[in-house]
Amino acid sequence: MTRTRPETRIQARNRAAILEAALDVFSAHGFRGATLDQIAAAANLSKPNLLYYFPSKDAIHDALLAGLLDTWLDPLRALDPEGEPLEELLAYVRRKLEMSRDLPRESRLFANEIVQGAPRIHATLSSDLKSLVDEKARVLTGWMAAGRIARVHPHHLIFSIWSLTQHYADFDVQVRAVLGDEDPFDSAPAFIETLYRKLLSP
Amino acid sequence: MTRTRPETRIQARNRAAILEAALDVFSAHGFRGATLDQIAAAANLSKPNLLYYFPSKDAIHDALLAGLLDTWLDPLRALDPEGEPLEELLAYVRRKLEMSRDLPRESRLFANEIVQGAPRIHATLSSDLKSLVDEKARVLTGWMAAGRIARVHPHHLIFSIWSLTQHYADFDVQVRAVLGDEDPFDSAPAFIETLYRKLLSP
DNA sequence: GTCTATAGCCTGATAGAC
DNA sequence: GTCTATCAGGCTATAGAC
Repeated sequence: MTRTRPETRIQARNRAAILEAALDVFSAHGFRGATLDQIAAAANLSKPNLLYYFPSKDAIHDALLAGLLDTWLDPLRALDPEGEPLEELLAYVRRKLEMSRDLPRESRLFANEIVQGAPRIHATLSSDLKSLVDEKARVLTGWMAAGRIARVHPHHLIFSIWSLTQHYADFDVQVRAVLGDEDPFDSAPAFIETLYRKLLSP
Repeated sequence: MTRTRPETRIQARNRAAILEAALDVFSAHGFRGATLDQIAAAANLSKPNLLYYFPSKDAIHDALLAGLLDTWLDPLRALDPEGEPLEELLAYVRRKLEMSRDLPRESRLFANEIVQGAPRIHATLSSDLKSLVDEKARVLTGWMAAGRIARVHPHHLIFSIWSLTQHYADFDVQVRAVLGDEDPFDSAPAFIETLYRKLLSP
Protein backbone atom coordinates (compact mmCIF):
# COMPACT_ATOMS: atom_id res chain seq x y z
CA MET A 1 0.00 0.00 0.00
CA THR A 2 1.60 3.22 -1.20
CA ARG A 3 1.26 6.36 0.75
CA THR A 4 2.17 9.95 0.00
CA ARG A 5 5.74 10.49 0.99
CA PRO A 6 6.72 13.55 2.94
CA GLU A 7 9.22 15.73 1.10
CA THR A 8 12.64 14.19 0.85
CA ARG A 9 15.67 16.02 2.12
CA ILE A 10 16.76 16.80 -1.45
CA GLN A 11 13.35 18.18 -2.35
CA ALA A 12 13.27 20.42 0.69
CA ARG A 13 16.74 21.67 -0.09
CA ASN A 14 15.88 22.36 -3.75
CA ARG A 15 12.67 24.16 -2.94
CA ALA A 16 14.55 26.34 -0.48
CA ALA A 17 17.30 27.00 -3.02
CA ILE A 18 14.72 28.01 -5.62
CA LEU A 19 12.96 30.44 -3.30
CA GLU A 20 16.30 31.91 -2.22
CA ALA A 21 17.36 32.35 -5.85
CA ALA A 22 13.97 33.72 -6.81
CA LEU A 23 14.15 36.30 -4.03
CA ASP A 24 17.46 37.46 -5.42
CA VAL A 25 16.23 37.73 -8.99
CA PHE A 26 12.68 39.02 -8.47
CA SER A 27 13.80 41.70 -5.99
CA ALA A 28 16.50 42.90 -8.35
CA HIS A 29 14.48 42.96 -11.59
CA GLY A 30 10.79 42.84 -10.74
CA PHE A 31 8.44 40.06 -11.84
CA ARG A 32 8.49 40.75 -15.57
CA GLY A 33 12.18 41.60 -15.60
CA ALA A 34 13.14 38.32 -13.94
CA THR A 35 13.60 35.21 -16.10
CA LEU A 36 13.42 31.54 -15.22
CA ASP A 37 16.90 31.15 -16.71
CA GLN A 38 18.33 33.53 -14.13
CA ILE A 39 16.50 31.84 -11.26
CA ALA A 40 17.46 28.35 -12.42
CA ALA A 41 21.10 29.37 -12.78
CA ALA A 42 21.14 30.99 -9.34
CA ALA A 43 19.59 27.86 -7.83
CA ASN A 44 21.97 25.54 -9.71
CA LEU A 45 19.15 23.72 -11.44
CA SER A 46 18.09 23.26 -15.01
CA LYS A 47 15.06 25.23 -16.10
CA PRO A 48 12.81 22.16 -16.57
CA ASN A 49 13.89 20.88 -13.19
CA LEU A 50 12.93 24.20 -11.67
CA LEU A 51 9.49 23.78 -13.22
CA TYR A 52 9.26 20.34 -11.68
CA TYR A 53 9.21 21.98 -8.24
CA PHE A 54 6.95 24.90 -9.15
CA PRO A 55 4.41 24.74 -11.95
CA SER A 56 5.05 28.25 -13.26
CA LYS A 57 6.90 31.50 -12.82
CA ASP A 58 3.81 32.96 -11.15
CA ALA A 59 3.72 30.10 -8.66
CA ILE A 60 7.28 30.83 -7.53
CA HIS A 61 6.50 34.52 -7.11
CA ASP A 62 3.28 33.79 -5.22
CA ALA A 63 5.01 31.32 -2.91
CA LEU A 64 7.66 33.94 -2.15
CA LEU A 65 5.18 36.72 -1.40
CA ALA A 66 2.91 34.52 0.69
CA GLY A 67 5.82 33.15 2.69
CA LEU A 68 7.27 36.57 3.39
CA LEU A 69 4.18 38.63 4.13
CA ASP A 70 3.88 37.32 7.68
CA THR A 71 7.53 38.00 8.43
CA TRP A 72 7.14 41.41 6.97
CA LEU A 73 4.25 42.41 9.20
CA ASP A 74 5.46 40.72 12.39
CA PRO A 75 7.01 43.88 13.86
CA LEU A 76 3.72 45.74 13.58
CA ARG A 77 1.82 42.81 15.10
CA ALA A 78 4.26 42.90 18.00
CA LEU A 79 3.21 46.44 18.91
CA ASP A 80 1.85 45.83 22.40
CA PRO A 81 -1.22 47.80 23.51
CA GLU A 82 -0.22 47.14 27.13
CA GLY A 83 3.34 48.41 26.70
CA GLU A 84 4.80 51.87 27.28
CA PRO A 85 3.59 53.82 24.21
CA LEU A 86 6.71 55.72 23.14
CA GLU A 87 8.96 52.73 23.81
CA GLU A 88 6.65 50.42 21.86
CA LEU A 89 6.72 52.74 18.87
CA LEU A 90 10.48 53.26 19.01
CA ALA A 91 10.96 49.50 19.23
CA TYR A 92 8.77 49.10 16.14
CA VAL A 93 10.80 51.69 14.26
CA ARG A 94 14.02 50.02 15.32
CA ARG A 95 12.87 46.58 14.15
CA LYS A 96 11.73 47.95 10.81
CA LEU A 97 15.08 49.67 10.28
CA GLU A 98 16.91 46.47 11.15
CA MET A 99 14.79 44.65 8.58
CA SER A 100 15.81 47.20 5.94
CA ARG A 101 19.42 46.51 6.82
CA ASP A 102 19.18 42.73 7.13
CA LEU A 103 16.42 41.89 4.63
CA PRO A 104 16.74 44.47 1.85
CA ARG A 105 15.77 41.99 -0.88
CA GLU A 106 12.49 41.27 0.86
CA SER A 107 11.81 44.99 1.07
CA ARG A 108 12.55 45.49 -2.60
CA LEU A 109 10.40 42.51 -3.56
CA PHE A 110 7.40 44.23 -1.98
CA ALA A 111 8.48 47.62 -3.32
CA ASN A 112 8.56 46.29 -6.88
CA GLU A 113 5.15 44.74 -6.44
CA ILE A 114 3.49 47.80 -4.91
CA VAL A 115 5.07 50.46 -7.13
CA GLN A 116 3.66 48.60 -10.11
CA GLY A 117 0.18 48.65 -8.64
CA ALA A 118 0.32 45.49 -6.49
CA PRO A 119 -1.40 43.37 -9.16
CA ARG A 120 -0.80 40.17 -7.20
CA ILE A 121 -1.43 41.30 -3.62
CA HIS A 122 -3.97 44.08 -3.88
CA ALA A 123 -6.67 41.99 -2.24
CA THR A 124 -4.40 41.16 0.69
CA LEU A 125 -3.59 44.83 1.20
CA SER A 126 -7.24 45.83 1.30
CA SER A 127 -8.22 43.07 3.71
CA ASP A 128 -5.47 41.66 5.97
CA LEU A 129 -3.15 44.67 5.91
CA LYS A 130 -5.94 47.19 6.34
CA SER A 131 -7.38 45.21 9.29
CA LEU A 132 -4.03 45.03 11.03
CA VAL A 133 -3.27 48.71 10.50
CA ASP A 134 -6.75 49.80 11.57
CA GLU A 135 -6.42 47.71 14.72
CA LYS A 136 -3.06 49.22 15.61
CA ALA A 137 -4.28 52.70 14.69
CA ARG A 138 -6.98 52.30 17.35
CA VAL A 139 -4.27 51.47 19.87
CA LEU A 140 -2.39 54.61 18.88
CA THR A 141 -5.54 56.70 19.10
CA GLY A 142 -6.14 55.35 22.60
CA TRP A 143 -2.64 56.34 23.66
CA MET A 144 -3.17 59.81 22.20
CA ALA A 145 -6.53 60.23 23.94
CA ALA A 146 -4.85 59.28 27.21
CA GLY A 147 -2.22 61.93 26.61
CA ARG A 148 0.59 59.39 26.57
CA ILE A 149 1.88 60.38 23.12
CA ALA A 150 1.26 63.46 21.03
CA ARG A 151 -1.89 63.59 18.93
CA VAL A 152 -1.14 62.96 15.23
CA HIS A 153 -2.95 61.13 12.42
CA PRO A 154 -2.40 57.47 13.38
CA HIS A 155 -2.43 56.04 9.85
CA HIS A 156 0.02 58.61 8.55
CA LEU A 157 2.19 57.91 11.57
CA ILE A 158 2.40 54.27 10.49
CA PHE A 159 2.98 55.23 6.85
CA SER A 160 5.82 57.48 7.98
CA ILE A 161 7.50 54.58 9.78
CA TRP A 162 7.20 52.40 6.71
CA SER A 163 8.54 55.02 4.34
CA LEU A 164 11.38 56.28 6.52
CA THR A 165 12.72 52.81 7.28
CA GLN A 166 12.09 51.01 3.99
CA HIS A 167 13.68 53.89 2.09
CA TYR A 168 17.08 52.63 3.27
CA ALA A 169 16.44 49.25 1.62
CA ASP A 170 14.42 50.21 -1.46
CA PHE A 171 16.49 53.26 -2.43
CA ASP A 172 19.75 51.87 -1.10
CA VAL A 173 21.77 52.65 -4.23
CA GLN A 174 20.62 56.26 -4.21
CA VAL A 175 21.29 56.69 -0.49
CA ARG A 176 24.77 55.25 -0.87
CA ALA A 177 25.48 57.28 -4.02
CA VAL A 178 24.69 60.46 -2.11
CA LEU A 179 26.37 59.52 1.17
CA GLY A 180 29.58 58.27 -0.42
CA ASP A 181 31.63 56.21 2.03
CA GLU A 182 29.45 56.74 5.07
CA ASP A 183 27.34 53.70 5.95
CA PRO A 184 23.71 54.87 6.12
CA PHE A 185 22.94 52.39 8.89
CA ASP A 186 25.52 54.00 11.15
CA SER A 187 23.68 57.31 11.31
CA ALA A 188 20.08 56.58 10.33
CA PRO A 189 18.94 54.98 13.61
CA ALA A 190 19.85 58.02 15.71
CA PHE A 191 18.25 60.41 13.23
CA ILE A 192 15.00 58.47 13.06
CA GLU A 193 14.81 57.92 16.81
CA THR A 194 15.27 61.65 17.39
CA LEU A 195 12.56 62.35 14.84
CA TYR A 196 10.00 60.14 16.57
CA ARG A 197 10.91 61.28 20.08
CA LYS A 198 10.29 64.87 19.06
CA LEU A 199 7.15 64.05 17.10
CA LEU A 200 5.54 61.91 19.76
CA SER A 201 6.55 63.46 23.08
CA PRO A 202 3.25 64.48 24.62
CA MET B 1 19.81 74.57 -51.58
CA THR B 2 18.29 72.24 -49.02
CA ARG B 3 18.60 72.96 -45.37
CA THR B 4 17.76 70.93 -42.32
CA ARG B 5 14.16 71.53 -41.45
CA PRO B 6 13.14 72.25 -37.91
CA GLU B 7 10.71 69.69 -36.54
CA THR B 8 7.32 69.90 -38.13
CA ARG B 9 4.24 70.37 -36.02
CA ILE B 10 3.27 66.72 -36.54
CA GLN B 11 6.69 65.49 -35.50
CA ALA B 12 6.64 67.56 -32.36
CA ARG B 13 3.20 66.31 -31.51
CA ASN B 14 4.14 62.67 -32.11
CA ARG B 15 7.33 62.88 -30.08
CA ALA B 16 5.35 64.38 -27.23
CA ALA B 17 2.67 61.71 -27.52
CA ILE B 18 5.32 58.99 -27.42
CA LEU B 19 6.99 60.38 -24.32
CA GLU B 20 3.61 60.80 -22.64
CA ALA B 21 2.64 57.22 -23.48
CA ALA B 22 6.05 55.92 -22.45
CA LEU B 23 5.76 57.66 -19.08
CA ASP B 24 2.47 55.87 -18.55
CA VAL B 25 3.80 52.46 -19.47
CA PHE B 26 7.33 52.59 -18.01
CA SER B 27 6.10 53.97 -14.68
CA ALA B 28 3.45 51.28 -14.41
CA HIS B 29 5.57 48.27 -15.41
CA GLY B 30 9.24 49.21 -15.15
CA PHE B 31 11.66 49.21 -18.07
CA ARG B 32 11.74 45.48 -18.67
CA GLY B 33 8.04 45.03 -18.01
CA ALA B 34 7.04 47.69 -20.52
CA THR B 35 6.67 46.73 -24.19
CA LEU B 36 6.90 48.78 -27.35
CA ASP B 37 3.49 47.44 -28.33
CA GLN B 38 1.93 49.00 -25.23
CA ILE B 39 3.68 52.32 -25.80
CA ALA B 40 2.79 52.40 -29.48
CA ALA B 41 -0.85 51.61 -28.72
CA ALA B 42 -1.01 54.29 -26.02
CA ALA B 43 0.52 56.81 -28.42
CA ASN B 44 -1.79 55.78 -31.27
CA LEU B 45 1.09 54.86 -33.52
CA SER B 46 2.29 51.67 -35.14
CA LYS B 47 5.35 50.06 -33.61
CA PRO B 48 7.58 50.76 -36.66
CA ASN B 49 6.39 54.34 -36.69
CA LEU B 50 7.32 54.63 -33.03
CA LEU B 51 10.79 53.42 -33.92
CA TYR B 52 10.99 56.04 -36.62
CA TYR B 53 10.94 58.69 -33.89
CA PHE B 54 13.20 56.90 -31.43
CA PRO B 55 15.84 54.38 -32.48
CA SER B 56 15.20 51.95 -29.63
CA LYS B 57 13.33 51.20 -26.44
CA ASP B 58 16.36 52.35 -24.46
CA ALA B 59 16.39 55.66 -26.28
CA ILE B 60 12.80 56.39 -25.28
CA HIS B 61 13.51 55.56 -21.66
CA ASP B 62 16.69 57.64 -21.62
CA ALA B 63 14.92 60.61 -23.17
CA LEU B 64 12.24 60.38 -20.50
CA LEU B 65 14.65 60.17 -17.59
CA ALA B 66 16.88 62.93 -18.89
CA GLY B 67 13.95 65.23 -19.53
CA LEU B 68 12.43 64.65 -16.11
CA LEU B 69 15.47 64.69 -13.85
CA ASP B 70 15.71 68.47 -13.85
CA THR B 71 12.03 68.89 -13.03
CA TRP B 72 12.41 66.34 -10.31
CA LEU B 73 15.22 68.14 -8.54
CA ASP B 74 13.97 71.69 -9.04
CA PRO B 75 12.32 71.94 -5.61
CA LEU B 76 15.59 71.09 -3.88
CA ARG B 77 17.49 73.56 -6.06
CA ALA B 78 14.97 76.22 -5.04
CA LEU B 79 15.94 75.85 -1.38
CA ASP B 80 17.23 79.37 -0.72
CA PRO B 81 20.24 79.78 1.60
CA GLU B 82 19.15 83.38 2.21
CA GLY B 83 15.59 82.48 3.16
CA GLU B 84 14.07 81.80 6.56
CA PRO B 85 15.31 78.26 7.37
CA LEU B 86 12.18 76.56 8.71
CA GLU B 87 9.96 78.18 6.07
CA GLU B 88 12.35 77.19 3.28
CA LEU B 89 12.32 73.58 4.44
CA LEU B 90 8.55 73.48 4.88
CA ALA B 91 8.14 74.97 1.42
CA TYR B 92 10.39 72.25 0.02
CA VAL B 93 8.38 69.56 1.76
CA ARG B 94 5.15 71.06 0.47
CA ARG B 95 6.40 71.18 -3.12
CA LYS B 96 7.60 67.60 -2.95
CA LEU B 97 4.25 66.44 -1.62
CA GLU B 98 2.45 68.34 -4.36
CA MET B 99 4.65 66.59 -6.91
CA SER B 100 3.67 63.23 -5.46
CA ARG B 101 0.04 64.22 -5.88
CA ASP B 102 0.33 65.81 -9.32
CA LEU B 103 3.16 63.81 -10.90
CA PRO B 104 2.88 60.31 -9.45
CA ARG B 105 3.95 58.63 -12.68
CA GLU B 106 7.20 60.56 -12.70
CA SER B 107 7.82 59.50 -9.12
CA ARG B 108 7.16 55.87 -9.93
CA LEU B 109 9.39 56.03 -13.00
CA PHE B 110 12.32 56.97 -10.78
CA ALA B 111 11.23 54.52 -8.07
CA ASN B 112 11.24 51.63 -10.55
CA GLU B 113 14.68 52.63 -11.78
CA ILE B 114 16.24 53.04 -8.34
CA VAL B 115 14.68 50.01 -6.63
CA GLN B 116 16.19 47.88 -9.38
CA GLY B 117 19.64 49.30 -8.76
CA ALA B 118 19.50 52.41 -10.97
CA PRO B 119 21.33 50.68 -13.84
CA ARG B 120 20.71 53.61 -16.18
CA ILE B 121 21.24 56.60 -13.87
CA HIS B 122 23.73 55.43 -11.29
CA ALA B 123 26.43 57.73 -12.62
CA THR B 124 24.10 60.73 -12.44
CA LEU B 125 23.21 59.92 -8.84
CA SER B 126 26.85 59.74 -7.78
CA SER B 127 27.80 62.96 -9.51
CA ASP B 128 25.04 65.50 -10.11
CA LEU B 129 22.64 64.40 -7.38
CA LYS B 130 25.39 63.97 -4.79
CA SER B 131 26.78 67.44 -5.59
CA LEU B 132 23.39 69.07 -5.24
CA VAL B 133 22.59 67.28 -1.99
CA ASP B 134 26.02 67.98 -0.51
CA GLU B 135 25.65 71.66 -1.39
CA LYS B 136 22.23 71.91 0.26
CA ALA B 137 23.43 69.85 3.23
CA ARG B 138 26.06 72.53 3.83
CA VAL B 139 23.32 75.16 3.86
CA LEU B 140 21.41 73.10 6.44
CA THR B 141 24.52 72.63 8.55
CA GLY B 142 25.05 76.40 8.50
CA TRP B 143 21.50 77.00 9.71
CA MET B 144 22.01 74.44 12.48
CA ALA B 145 25.31 75.96 13.56
CA ALA B 146 23.57 79.34 13.76
CA GLY B 147 20.90 77.80 15.97
CA ARG B 148 18.13 78.60 13.49
CA ILE B 149 16.92 75.01 13.21
CA ALA B 150 17.55 71.97 15.39
CA ARG B 151 20.75 70.03 14.84
CA VAL B 152 20.11 66.77 12.96
CA HIS B 153 22.01 64.80 10.33
CA PRO B 154 21.49 66.95 7.20
CA HIS B 155 21.63 64.14 4.64
CA HIS B 156 19.18 61.99 6.55
CA LEU B 157 16.93 65.03 6.87
CA ILE B 158 16.83 65.28 3.08
CA PHE B 159 16.31 61.51 2.70
CA SER B 160 13.41 61.76 5.14
CA ILE B 161 11.73 64.41 3.01
CA TRP B 162 12.15 62.29 -0.10
CA SER B 163 10.82 59.13 1.50
CA LEU B 164 7.90 60.70 3.37
CA THR B 165 6.62 62.58 0.36
CA GLN B 166 7.36 60.13 -2.47
CA HIS B 167 5.77 57.33 -0.45
CA TYR B 168 2.37 58.80 -1.32
CA ALA B 169 3.10 58.44 -5.04
CA ASP B 170 5.19 55.26 -5.14
CA PHE B 171 3.08 53.26 -2.67
CA ASP B 172 -0.18 54.93 -3.59
CA VAL B 173 -2.13 51.68 -3.98
CA GLN B 174 -1.06 50.48 -0.56
CA VAL B 175 -1.83 53.80 1.10
CA ARG B 176 -5.27 53.89 -0.47
CA ALA B 177 -5.93 50.22 0.33
CA VAL B 178 -5.25 50.93 4.00
CA LEU B 179 -6.99 54.30 4.20
CA GLY B 180 -10.14 53.19 2.41
CA ASP B 181 -12.20 56.14 1.27
CA GLU B 182 -10.13 58.88 2.89
CA ASP B 183 -7.98 60.77 0.38
CA PRO B 184 -4.38 60.60 1.62
CA PHE B 185 -3.63 64.06 0.27
CA ASP B 186 -6.30 65.59 2.50
CA SER B 187 -4.53 64.63 5.71
CA ALA B 188 -0.89 64.00 4.77
CA PRO B 189 0.19 67.67 4.42
CA ALA B 190 -0.81 68.56 7.98
CA PHE B 191 0.81 65.44 9.41
CA ILE B 192 4.09 66.01 7.60
CA GLU B 193 4.20 69.73 8.39
CA THR B 194 3.66 68.97 12.09
CA LEU B 195 6.41 66.39 11.92
CA TYR B 196 8.96 68.82 10.51
CA ARG B 197 7.96 71.69 12.77
CA LYS B 198 8.54 69.49 15.81
CA LEU B 199 11.74 68.00 14.43
CA LEU B 200 13.32 71.26 13.37
CA SER B 201 12.21 73.81 15.93
CA PRO B 202 15.44 74.95 17.54
C1' DG C 1 14.00 13.45 -10.47
C1' DT C 2 16.74 15.28 -13.84
C1' DC C 3 18.09 15.92 -18.24
C1' DT C 4 18.02 17.45 -23.68
C1' DA C 5 15.27 19.11 -27.06
C1' DT C 6 11.90 21.85 -28.64
C1' DA C 7 7.23 23.85 -29.15
C1' DG C 8 4.91 28.14 -29.36
C1' DC C 9 4.57 32.72 -28.17
C1' DC C 10 6.01 37.42 -27.64
C1' DT C 11 9.62 40.81 -28.02
C1' DG C 12 12.56 44.49 -30.15
C1' DA C 13 13.88 45.85 -34.38
C1' DT C 14 14.21 45.99 -39.76
C1' DA C 15 12.83 45.85 -44.88
C1' DG C 16 10.50 47.71 -48.33
C1' DA C 17 6.05 49.29 -50.55
C1' DC C 18 3.40 53.45 -50.77
C1' DG D 1 6.32 59.53 -42.67
C1' DT D 2 3.59 55.72 -42.22
C1' DC D 3 2.27 51.39 -43.20
C1' DT D 4 2.32 45.78 -43.70
C1' DA D 5 5.08 42.05 -43.35
C1' DT D 6 8.56 39.79 -41.22
C1' DC D 7 12.92 38.40 -38.91
C1' DA D 8 15.91 36.75 -35.18
C1' DG D 9 16.17 36.03 -30.50
C1' DG D 10 14.49 35.27 -25.91
C1' DC D 11 10.74 33.78 -23.20
C1' DT D 12 7.65 30.28 -20.54
C1' DA D 13 6.39 25.89 -20.57
C1' DT D 14 6.09 20.92 -22.21
C1' DA D 15 7.52 16.26 -24.20
C1' DG D 16 9.92 12.41 -23.65
C1' DA D 17 14.39 9.83 -22.87
C1' DC D 18 16.95 8.08 -19.02
